Amino acid sequence: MKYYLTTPIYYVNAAPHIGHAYTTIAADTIRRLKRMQGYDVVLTTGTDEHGQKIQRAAKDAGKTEQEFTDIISEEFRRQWNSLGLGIDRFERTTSDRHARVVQDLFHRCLERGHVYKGNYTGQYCVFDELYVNDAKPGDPCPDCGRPTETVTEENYYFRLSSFQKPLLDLYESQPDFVLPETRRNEVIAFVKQGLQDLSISRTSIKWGIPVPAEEKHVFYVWFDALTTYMSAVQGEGLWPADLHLMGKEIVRFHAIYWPAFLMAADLPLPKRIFAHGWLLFEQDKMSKSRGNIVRATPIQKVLGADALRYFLLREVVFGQDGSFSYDALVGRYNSDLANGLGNLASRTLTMIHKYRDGQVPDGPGEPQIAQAATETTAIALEAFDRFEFSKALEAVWGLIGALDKLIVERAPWRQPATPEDRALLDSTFYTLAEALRIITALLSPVLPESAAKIWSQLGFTQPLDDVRTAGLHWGQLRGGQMLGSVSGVFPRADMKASIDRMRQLETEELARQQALLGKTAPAAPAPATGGTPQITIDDFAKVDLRVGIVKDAGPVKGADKLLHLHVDIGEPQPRSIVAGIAGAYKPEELVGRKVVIVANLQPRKLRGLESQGMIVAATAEGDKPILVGFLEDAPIGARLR
RNA sequence: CGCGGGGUGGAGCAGUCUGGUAGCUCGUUGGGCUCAUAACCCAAAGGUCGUAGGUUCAAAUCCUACCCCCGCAACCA
Repeated sequence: MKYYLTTPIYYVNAAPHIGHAYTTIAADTIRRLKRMQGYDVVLTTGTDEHGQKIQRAAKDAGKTEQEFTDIISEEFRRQWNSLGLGIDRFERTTSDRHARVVQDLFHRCLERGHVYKGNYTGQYCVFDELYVNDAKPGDPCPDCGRPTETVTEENYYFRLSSFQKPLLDLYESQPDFVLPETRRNEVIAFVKQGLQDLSISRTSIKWGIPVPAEEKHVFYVWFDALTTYMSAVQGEGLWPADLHLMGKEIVRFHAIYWPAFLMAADLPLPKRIFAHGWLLFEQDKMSKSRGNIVRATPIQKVLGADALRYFLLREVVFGQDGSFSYDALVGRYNSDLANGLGNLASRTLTMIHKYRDGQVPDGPGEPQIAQAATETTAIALEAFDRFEFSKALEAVWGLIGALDKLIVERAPWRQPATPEDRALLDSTFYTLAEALRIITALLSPVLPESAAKIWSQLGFTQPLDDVRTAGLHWGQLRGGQMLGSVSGVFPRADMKASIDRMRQLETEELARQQALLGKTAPAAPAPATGGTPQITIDDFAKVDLRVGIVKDAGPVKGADKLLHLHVDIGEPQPRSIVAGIAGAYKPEELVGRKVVIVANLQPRKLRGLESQGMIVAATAEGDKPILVGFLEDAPIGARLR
């Protein structure tokens, strides 16, 4: 029986971080689980390498697109290797094979009448070479401020609109097509709103897969990217996929576009789409601009890859958002891995060495523990099957607790007074060893590296990877087995020292990745002073700063950050100014207040209101603006210099 | 009425779909033990389950209204 699963293919405009690792580690865990259940498993991941952003990033890095994507793609591949993830196929969207599969998919859609040629009209910034979404004719580019142009471009369109009914039928007839349920509901709600046809080609981009017989057209993102799941296993009889795993931000594409494309092409649909939540960094979303992205490598170097895997799968309910923090990571590591599993293994193995010369006594062991182990195995396997990793792990740790308790009750360190006492200890040791064997096997999908260590310390020579679920039944450990030598698997970590070390490595790793991307700018934002380029007095003179008084102020409809003010700066008419200060000031506090505005800034419409200037304010923590004011009275209209 | 997530002992969470003694981990306090990685075991303290109504024999759980927090989107010129 085959089981084919995928992670998303990652966009190479950024180097891999813990978010990418999260998805891929989860996929690797599922891969190992399915393998334990006897499936022939194939896991695909890869890199998405086309598009405008890559063209741009490559140019910024001073490289050709091919050189640039080669480097970043390799970085992803190396990352998964070093984390020990079992990647079976690594597909790049720039491969020839992939291009052929995409073109074939297009053909099939075209032949069946689901693709047509049309025109896309939008506001285009020539300088940035980007379409500006939702901009109206005449609006400036949000990035560079230059005026946008109305551009019409020939595009191929996919008739997504005609798939509303088939898609809704799909979600209806296969309730577990999209999981978890909350995502399914979102998808259904979205599709019910109606679907617009989708532009699937561009003539404004060059870096992409050419549309057959249409030299100037190149396929646009999703039509290209999603198809990787097929091209990676082209000709292997593995399609359709059993599982697409991804973060919740891209469910829409996987649950709507992708099945629609496949229906249009008359190809089999994937069996299931599962979206996990986001990893927040101590409450905040991780983002490049906040500079709070964490990478996997520093954690791996300090605590080991298994510690990261365990933390991600135990701490976060799979499917929901979860938060990452170094404190929680080291806390989990110490309490669960070092004190829990590691310590149990250590005391069990040491005692058998010490009191039985390293030889496991004969079974069958303690019935109540045997039963607990059987129940735990059932609960854990069932939870694993539903991707409820944290629940499965919690169950296993319940069994670990029961064993710690058994040790204290039996107190093997006391000299047995009678043969009965000695027999009881024999039974205790067998129980501990056998339970540890089962625990180790059960945990191996999550903790492959450390489980293998404990496995060999238990004296097994057969690889742990070969164990199947049938091997999890109680009583398969044979008495007389000689243990291997004992060594600690999870040494306790010093909270402060290990966090410091991880932070330091994080900085180094970030710098290394930045260099790969061709960016010299370090992670740390430039210091407040000296970070910006020097300007001349003439440059400064170009800025016309004026003192004004707020005549009136009020909210802006449909905007919660904006206030609409009229400010008198001594001109015949007060200036209409829209300012993003609603979070910090109430309109009534502003009326009559003296403020400083930039008077010669190009006017700009915000939420339909013209803003003829900008209020000067200090930006404090949390983005709260603080308006400039004067200690003495400053006359209206006075210029600042 | 833009979309979504959430409010449960000091901290982080589960439980809510399928009402019935409020549970887990960490932390705190006291005790035990020495095989083990200053670990492990036992016990205790600590919760108006956001607010107000309603349904019910019974509500963290179902219904209604409201309050607060956090993302996304839109607008911080």
